[in-house]
Amino acid sequence: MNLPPLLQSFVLHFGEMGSRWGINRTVGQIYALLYASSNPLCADDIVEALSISRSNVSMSLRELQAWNLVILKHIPDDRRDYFTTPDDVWQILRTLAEERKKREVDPTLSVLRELLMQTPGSEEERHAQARLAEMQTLIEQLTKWYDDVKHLETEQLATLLNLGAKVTRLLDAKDRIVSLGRKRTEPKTS
Amino acid sequence: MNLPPLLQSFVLHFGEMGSRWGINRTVGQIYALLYASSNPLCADDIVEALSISRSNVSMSLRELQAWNLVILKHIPDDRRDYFTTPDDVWQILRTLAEERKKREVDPTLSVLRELLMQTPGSEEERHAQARLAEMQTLIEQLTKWYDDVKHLETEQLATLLNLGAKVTRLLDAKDRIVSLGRKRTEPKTS
DNA sequence: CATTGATTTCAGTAATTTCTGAAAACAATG
DNA sequence: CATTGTTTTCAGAAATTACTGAAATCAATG
Repeated sequence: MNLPPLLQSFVLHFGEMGSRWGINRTVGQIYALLYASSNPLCADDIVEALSISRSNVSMSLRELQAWNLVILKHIPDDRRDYFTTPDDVWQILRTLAEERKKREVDPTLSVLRELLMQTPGSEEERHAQARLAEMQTLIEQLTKWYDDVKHLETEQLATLLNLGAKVTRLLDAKDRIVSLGRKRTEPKTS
Repeated sequence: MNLPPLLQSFVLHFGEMGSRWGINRTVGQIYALLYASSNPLCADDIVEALSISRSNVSMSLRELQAWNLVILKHIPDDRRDYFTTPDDVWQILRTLAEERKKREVDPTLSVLRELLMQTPGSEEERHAQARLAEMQTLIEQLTKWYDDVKHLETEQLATLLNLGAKVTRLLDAKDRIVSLGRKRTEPKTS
């Protein structure tokens, strides 16, 4: 591997992190390299930069394409494929979220739905179903939120983030006012 | 493996999913089993239920404990350790988020910070740093939001989720009103 | 349609991760 | 402090995953 030290550290870190993220080392390294490079790279550039086999690069690029994480570019009078990542980090985040949901959440949700259709054959199964139902409800709430939020423009998304928990403080205030209004007729509930 | 069919399907699914989630099959299966069982299980119960070696169970339980995903219980007049998962799925979600952040985000953030302290030695490095800075900014925004939101009570969290993108629609309305107020003096910007 | 340059596939190998059984460590009890 | 029941450790075996090099495929060009 023959890269400027800073880039090398970054690439190596992404490689190590790869396993924790469910992608393999090479895929992580290639992604990091493409992300931080100022211009698109072709497969041979990557072979050289990371000292790995041509076929490994081919496989890993295919994997990255399956994740929609790289963009294919062409350079005039050059038949080779060149690759980059999107410029906009927010767009990258969106893609990542979408793909992880597809791979890591959706299959579970569909298994849960299927298992909850079945008629429990014992007390043990009845309890298990109740637990699965709790899990299903949670996941559905989360994905509903996600579906709602994913269409937002970057700027709005940033606003939402900055707002954070403040939103609920606002709602709390509203609730207090409402319950204050009720107090006259309905005394303390709990 | 000798479990009621429903439970078995669930356990097997979590096992398969495990690899995508960066945990291994056995750990996933044990977690699923504990999650869906109506009472705490001891190591030998798990050995029997999943037909795996005692030592594998020991290692995997240790892993789950490191993730704070299981609760240790004791049963009167029984020296063995029994395990369950927390009842509250929201609490489980919180733990999961916290642990994943610790393992998957924080290390990257600290590498980014370190690399951004360095003085770039070339144009290539300068560009790389600019990219890393973009990534850092994004991650910091996300973790800031997370730190803000993680303290919320379950009910408030649910409210926040249900609100979803509506929050920004509210803010948009406000913006429109504000810009309407400005229109008289400042004509179209773009 | 042969040539050249590029990419992909795939069988075999290497590396890594997971799992096991045997032994060690631990802890409660008489 | 020996006994019994329990958990942990760890070296090696098994399984899985990643990587390579050689051959096959593909696609543009004269």
